[in-house]
Amino acid sequence: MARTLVIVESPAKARTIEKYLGKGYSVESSIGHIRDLPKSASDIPEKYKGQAWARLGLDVENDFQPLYVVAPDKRQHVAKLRKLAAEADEIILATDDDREGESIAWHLFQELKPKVPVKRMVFHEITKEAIQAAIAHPRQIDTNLVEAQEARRALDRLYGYEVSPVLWKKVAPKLSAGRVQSVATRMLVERERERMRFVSATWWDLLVTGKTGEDQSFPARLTDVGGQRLAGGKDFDPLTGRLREGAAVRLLTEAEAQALTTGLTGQALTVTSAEEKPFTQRPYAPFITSTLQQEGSRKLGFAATRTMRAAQKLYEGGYITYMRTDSTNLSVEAVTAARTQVTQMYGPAFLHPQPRVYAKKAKNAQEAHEAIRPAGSSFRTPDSLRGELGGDEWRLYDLIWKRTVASQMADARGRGLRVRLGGQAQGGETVGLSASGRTIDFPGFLRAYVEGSDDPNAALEDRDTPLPPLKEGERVTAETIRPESHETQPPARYTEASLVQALEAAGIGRPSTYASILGTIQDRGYATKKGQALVPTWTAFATSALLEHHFGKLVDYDFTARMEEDLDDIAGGRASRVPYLRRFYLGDEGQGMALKPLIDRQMGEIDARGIATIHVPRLDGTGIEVRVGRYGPYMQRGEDKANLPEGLVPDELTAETAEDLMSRPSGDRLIGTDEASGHPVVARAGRYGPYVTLGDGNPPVRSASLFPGDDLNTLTMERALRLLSLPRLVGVSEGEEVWAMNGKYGPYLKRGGDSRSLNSHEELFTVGIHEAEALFMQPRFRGRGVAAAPLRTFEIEGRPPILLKSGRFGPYLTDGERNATLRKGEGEDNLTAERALEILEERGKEPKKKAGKAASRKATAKPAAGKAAKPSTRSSAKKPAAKKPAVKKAGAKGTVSKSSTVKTPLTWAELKPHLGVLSEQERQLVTATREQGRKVDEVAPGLGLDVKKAKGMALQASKKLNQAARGD
DNA sequence: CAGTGAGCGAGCTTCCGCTTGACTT
Repeated sequence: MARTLVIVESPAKARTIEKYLGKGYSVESSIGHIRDLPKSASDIPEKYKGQAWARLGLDVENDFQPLYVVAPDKRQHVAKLRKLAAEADEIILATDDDREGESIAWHLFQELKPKVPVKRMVFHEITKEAIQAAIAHPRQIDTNLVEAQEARRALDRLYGYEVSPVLWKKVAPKLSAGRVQSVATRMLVERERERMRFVSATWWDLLVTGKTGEDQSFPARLTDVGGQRLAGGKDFDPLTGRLREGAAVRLLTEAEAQALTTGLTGQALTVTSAEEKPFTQRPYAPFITSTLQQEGSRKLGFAATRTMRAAQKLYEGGYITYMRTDSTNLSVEAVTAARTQVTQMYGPAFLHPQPRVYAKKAKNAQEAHEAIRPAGSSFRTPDSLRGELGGDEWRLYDLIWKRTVASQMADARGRGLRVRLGGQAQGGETVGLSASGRTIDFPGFLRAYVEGSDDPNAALEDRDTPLPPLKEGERVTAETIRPESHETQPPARYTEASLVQALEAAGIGRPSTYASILGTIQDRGYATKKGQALVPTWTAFATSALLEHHFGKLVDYDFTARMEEDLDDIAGGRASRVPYLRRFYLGDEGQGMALKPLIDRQMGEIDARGIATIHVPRLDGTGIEVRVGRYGPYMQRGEDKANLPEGLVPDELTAETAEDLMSRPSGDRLIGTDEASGHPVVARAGRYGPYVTLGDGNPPVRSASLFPGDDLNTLTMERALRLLSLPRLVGVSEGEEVWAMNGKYGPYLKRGGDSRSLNSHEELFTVGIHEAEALFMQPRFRGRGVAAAPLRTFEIEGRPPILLKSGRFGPYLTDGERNATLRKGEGEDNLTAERALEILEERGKEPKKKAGKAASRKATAKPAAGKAAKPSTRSSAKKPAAKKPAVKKAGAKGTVSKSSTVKTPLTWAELKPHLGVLSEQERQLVTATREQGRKVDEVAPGLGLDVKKAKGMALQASKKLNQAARGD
């Protein structure tokens, strides 16, 4: 019997379709994309590793040829598909009918290399009829559509992997930029900027309770005084808090409001007009991914991921249709099912006369699926599933069911009543009031579904605000009056739901990515959640500013929209991928984005310090600047600095809070006053961790790091003074003083130029001179606490043992010859000797000992740029004594040469007088880095130097300078 | 943003879209 292999994207879909197809067909899934550009170095095949473009996964010099790899976690599955393909007589690629789906089909074809006929089929709803119709009308893979997808993929890779490194250099490491996330971040930042500029205003009005002759009460609001309209919220300029220019309105003060309250109470009012207007309201379209997330958030309080997790479960269980869609379309069977259910549950009066069609396309919609609705040709009611579904899932199903059913229900009908009243206060001032009401005569679809509310019936009552049947000319009494003050509100922050809505409206992002976009911008530290609101961080401000100023086109709100137009041209065969990418990446005679040349240019031009400085309008005139530093955001005014506390959101930073923070910098905690010296003792969080100081000047009289286990917030005075008593003179040995000190690398003893580590911090206080002498008798680096002690040792016959050590960059393996850093997941605990050997063989590298290269790397990797010259001089000075790793066999410990004649690095003050030995360029480089604390990368272009060359020069220069200063 | 010793391995970070499990909290 002939065997046909059908491949769809999702396993749940495969199960359903298999049922419809019957014998002769087996249905499998690709589980999404099966191949992609390599994500990082570990995914790049060995043979391409040396290529300059391998990092991008696109050969940018050769028509942007993509390098596709099957991700490690997909290999097994692809192998399985390959095997099934080999056994089949025919293959049908039935992935989604959109750009990505077409691409998946093409990748399957490429990767499975089938030797049997291959067809492509598409369908938009999973019903027996639709599937059978689709299978009867197969087509071929649309290579233009595949090209469009490849162009999209390449553009996103180039944008992300070329622009992110600019941020690493200019803002902070590990940040990211991308077509979607950068615009999303910018939206948050721009909204927050509006809030930061916002000036609030106050206005008053009166809430009047009117009473008719029949003793019916109703609320009315004061709208006019003396023939002039009262000012309301929209009459104020959000930038100044003042009334908009030319607004012919009356601003009521509190005193006036009080006076009117007294003057109006008990007065008679006349109805001057009463207008009744009928209205109708249509139901909302069935759910698509974005609206489901919005309503999940508004009605159920679910974050986007929670909604999607529940939806996924419902889909897998066969309760709903596919949950990642941008189409509001319902299949015929769905419309029929919904209409049947409306009649059954609400009666025929509630059914819309004709089936409703929701055809309005979202921007850039691909419409490969149906709307999200209950599955099947007759919907199961929420009540019938109560015992079957878990909490989140049931509530979401209920929502989906209501929305779907409501979409086929009748319009809601009602009347709106608007009444105007006039009168006179006792003081003689004429006043105008207005009252409005709303009566729902026929709820229609509102019976099932009210947007934003969890309970349609309760919400219906809320919406019904009837007024007594007031007639023109009727007299009523102003029974009670309450003056009310109002404040204008800044524009609200985005929530997850409203950001998704905004992105979707701009055509940015896809149903499958909305939830993850929110995750990305939070993971990268661009936004935090405060309740429901998404608040951009200071880093987001710096990043957005950089992108806006230097890569403006990339963060245009319609960048994606334009891209989509271009991709449509490619998909339609009117344009091609290669020229498109060339214009974007390389530029074409001044045409196009020309990203690469732009980055090369901007790298030299972007002023990292300027970008890190964030304009806060409310601090204008205070002289205080906000800046994002390597260690978080801080404020600066001249020499004074203060950290910005973590919870402080940007729009809450007023001049007042800023001054307050500046007056007690860095969240310092005053512990008390040292009676002996009279100086204050302050606990601080510093660049190198928590510490205490004696005196609050700069520099303080003395300072000391806290020990591990000490807590900044609970440190007592007694403990602080004890810490500050360090360093401690232990005694005298061999004619030299022995000091117990707490250093960068932990506690140690110092005797002249010699030192030994101590095992614990507390020993700093307890170690005696005899113990100290014993320690100095021993060679260095003995005993525990020494970095060189391996965490584990793997003995393997016939070769040197492999050691697992803990290094600055995490755990790594070494056998003395080669080293290999462990990756995430290669746990230290479950590592076997065999696996250790494998890793070492696979990626072990001989440690680089070529001084020049190693030194220059080190120099640039140092966080403090101003000190960049120090390590380089150190390592070059050490060069003669450098040990060849091969000599250092395991077990040969303790033979460390004592001739390590490392000189203490000279200070800048000591070096400065010798600047004369340098050339002009060298001098400029060295002063810029050491005196102004700038980075070589920044300075180089200004001096007309290539960055690499400048780094080399800086090294040589500081070497020369040290030599000169030491007089050798 | 403080300040002290010498000594241990380089390598990676990052995009958007398509899809589930396999993990842990």
